[in-house]
Amino acid sequence: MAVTYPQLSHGALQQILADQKVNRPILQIIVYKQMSQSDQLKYRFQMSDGVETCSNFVIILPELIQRISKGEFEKFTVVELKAYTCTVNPGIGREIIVVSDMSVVMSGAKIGKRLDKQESNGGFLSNAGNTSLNGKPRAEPSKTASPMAAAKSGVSGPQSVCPISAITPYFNAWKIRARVTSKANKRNWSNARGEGCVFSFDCMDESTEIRVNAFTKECDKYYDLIEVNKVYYITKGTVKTANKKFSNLANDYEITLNSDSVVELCADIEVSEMPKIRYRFVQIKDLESVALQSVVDVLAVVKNVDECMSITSKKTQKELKKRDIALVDKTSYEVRFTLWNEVAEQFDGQTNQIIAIKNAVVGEFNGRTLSGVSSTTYQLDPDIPETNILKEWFEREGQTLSTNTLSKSYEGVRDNEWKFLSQINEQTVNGDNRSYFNIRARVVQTGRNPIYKACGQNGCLKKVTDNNNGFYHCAKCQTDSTQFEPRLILSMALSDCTSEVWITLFQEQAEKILGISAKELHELQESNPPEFVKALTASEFKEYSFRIGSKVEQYMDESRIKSVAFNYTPIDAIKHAKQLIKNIAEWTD
DNA sequence: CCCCCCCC
Repeated sequence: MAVTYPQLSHGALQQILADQKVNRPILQIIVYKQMSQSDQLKYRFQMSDGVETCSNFVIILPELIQRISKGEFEKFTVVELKAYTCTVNPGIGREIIVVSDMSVVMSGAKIGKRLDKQESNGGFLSNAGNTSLNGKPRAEPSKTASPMAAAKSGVSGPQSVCPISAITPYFNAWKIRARVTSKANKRNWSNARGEGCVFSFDCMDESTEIRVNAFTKECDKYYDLIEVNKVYYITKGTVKTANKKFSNLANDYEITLNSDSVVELCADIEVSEMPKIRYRFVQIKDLESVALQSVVDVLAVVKNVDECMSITSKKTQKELKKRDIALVDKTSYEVRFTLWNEVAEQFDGQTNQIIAIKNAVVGEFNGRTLSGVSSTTYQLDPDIPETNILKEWFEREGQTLSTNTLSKSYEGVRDNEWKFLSQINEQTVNGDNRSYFNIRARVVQTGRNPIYKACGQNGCLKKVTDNNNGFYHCAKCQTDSTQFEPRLILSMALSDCTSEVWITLFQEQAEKILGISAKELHELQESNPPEFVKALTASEFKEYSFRIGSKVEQYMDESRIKSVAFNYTPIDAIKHAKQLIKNIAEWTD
């Protein structure tokens, strides 16, 4: 039986070399070879469009190089060029075509020969998308001129725009047009070499992505100009080998801006025309085996979103905000992802949403954890095919599967452990240690005097004493003021089928469970005592799930839990029941 | 030329 050969895009090479963009041309690989004059691995390909050949196709992208070494693009393979850029390399004075994405239409082994004009024009109907009705190649010059053509016509300056993937330390005359995908905060540094400030940003175009660093002078010059999502032309800079320890970008190089650099906002292109963020996902299960402090991308279901909490850094005594998020993916492995400060406060993801995280750092604390850093970005329900696949998996089976968590909390207690109240009473109380677990219980009693008067100055919040002369004294600030801030320390007795435990809720949690602000509650106490009692007891005899992350203390022969975060979200009833059954099994063993 | 990224 005769083989029906794929149809090549006749004439495409001529158009490409004339700077006319051809959409996804179909070409045949005639021969390729490794180029070894630099320390960067490159391949040069000779391609045919059935009419003529061109030997100036260059492959630099590591992903494609890996596929070459796997034998995907052997001699005579017909490929579709999905992304490429034609640029003039001043070094060799002729056009080179940098290929950043291509896929196989038919393998070289199956074709086994160079296709001539007739053979490659035979109405290859099984690939209808590439065949127009009159049998001519679908590929045609696109309506938008290429960046290069635009450059030549003076729209974006005198110099050609080249793909980021063409940037190497051996090619100085580059000009790129890239969209900024993340921007790190400005930071000061000082060491033996001197001192200064630095910031960096990550950007990308159709070909790949790259990190750009700006030190001291350039830091001050460009810090305000650079904004996430905007598109910039960048010309000149020092190209250095990227330290993979600090980024997960698909580039072996990074740019350091210098005094010759020119960075200009590109106003003549819609951001929507620029490529979206590309991820290189690692499965959660595999985080166990990646090096600590490495930078990874993860796609996962948001399984739980903790409250944003305030903590004090022991090192710097600085107050930090953090928020933990539990992530699970198709491996049924779970990992904790910690966001910091503004990002923690602003996180608005919901349980069961899909999250794509780029550039998270792998840490270790009783297992593996993920942490956000300044170049970390995330997208909720990202517009990529994997989102739906993961969502369907989670809805079909993922949500009912028990997970293996990589992030055990303190004392080796699983973050997602559920406890009966009697187990809390049995728990050994040990110093400063915090415990992490979940309980489900009914509020059976509310402490009747939850409001205290706090010093409202400079965020002090210490309890003030009433001088009984219209002034309140703060021992810490050494001041007397007519003003105070009402705040809450709310005690509640919780009950489940095994025991009863007292819990203390501070300000935010107390406001949340009562559904009223401390200030409003105080006003009610002053103006309408019956309504005050009603508001105070609003949560009595209702059932809640509490996520405990606190000390458990002994108090008058009872256990008392202090400072908890708690969930309003319905708990996972199946998981809860399973855990309780497990607990019972352990007891009866 | 930075490379810290925090807490239990």
